[in-house]
Amino acid sequence: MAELWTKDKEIDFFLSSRKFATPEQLFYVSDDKKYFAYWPKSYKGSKTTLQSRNSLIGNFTEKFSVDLLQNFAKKHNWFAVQGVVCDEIGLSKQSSADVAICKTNNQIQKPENILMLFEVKMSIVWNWELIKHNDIEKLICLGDYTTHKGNPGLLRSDSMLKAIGKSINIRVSDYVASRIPIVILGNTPITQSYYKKVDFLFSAGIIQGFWSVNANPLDNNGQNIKETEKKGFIRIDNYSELDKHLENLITEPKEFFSSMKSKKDLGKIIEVANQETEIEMKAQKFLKLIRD
DNA sequence: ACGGACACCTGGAGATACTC
DNA sequence: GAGTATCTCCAGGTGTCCGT
Repeated sequence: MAELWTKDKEIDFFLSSRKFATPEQLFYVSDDKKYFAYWPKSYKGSKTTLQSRNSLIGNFTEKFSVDLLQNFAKKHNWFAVQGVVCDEIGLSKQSSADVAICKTNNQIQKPENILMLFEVKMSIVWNWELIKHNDIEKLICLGDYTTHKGNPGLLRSDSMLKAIGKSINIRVSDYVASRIPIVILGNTPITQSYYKKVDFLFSAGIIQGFWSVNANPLDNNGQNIKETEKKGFIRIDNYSELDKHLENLITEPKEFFSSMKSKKDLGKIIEVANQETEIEMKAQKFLKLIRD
């Protein structure tokens, strides 16, 4: 059974990355030669700026997300695929989908074989110190994200904006993308200033959810948001909860639509669409007219 | 204290230039 | 021509500064 994001995953990231990366590529080195994942809030010494870890953690969290979604995919005879390219819906080689659930196990995909898209925005959440003890390296957790200077994952406004921008880019690429759900996967809560926005994005159908797969982002039972009012953001606390939300996304095919029309024009469209006999044909006609 | 804007650097991919 | 070196562009996450 795949596991959600925990401290163990972060230990796993650092220890497995140590097989090919130096401590200096993974940690900040303090004045007194300690190795930190982030600068502790209390640290007053001179600081360096680490860049070499960025793409490593990006790749690790995307792989983690593939593993997390693979059970669900397999259950339906689908595949969780990393780095999916589909030019028709704005997923170029340069800006591929972090993870997608597809009918085939290929990175190059046709729109009709893509069932869901996931944008992964995850960070190292806790602070860690690397300690060498008799040639064995150990990681000591120094505290949660309130104790270090970093602002991980979806707590950063620009990370939120990047995720939103990428989703809009897909929505405006082609109508064939209209039926594909888009979910942002994170491992932190979001800030209060985005509560209303994620609910609006959710209600408007642009993004089908911001999901944090970190059940306990704060130590000592620290309070953090479980979900926003309309569930645009949800914290997922165990695998079955994740599975349930994934199933909900595919129970009935849905269509994204949007427009800017006068009430007069909209009324006419509804009137014409209503002349169809079957209920789904009415919808089909409505979508066609609104997109013309 | 916080959010937004911008800077930072690295590695990979693709394009272009150079060498034989 | 093929093979290799160099350049250009981009996204990854995180640090920092400024204005409120």
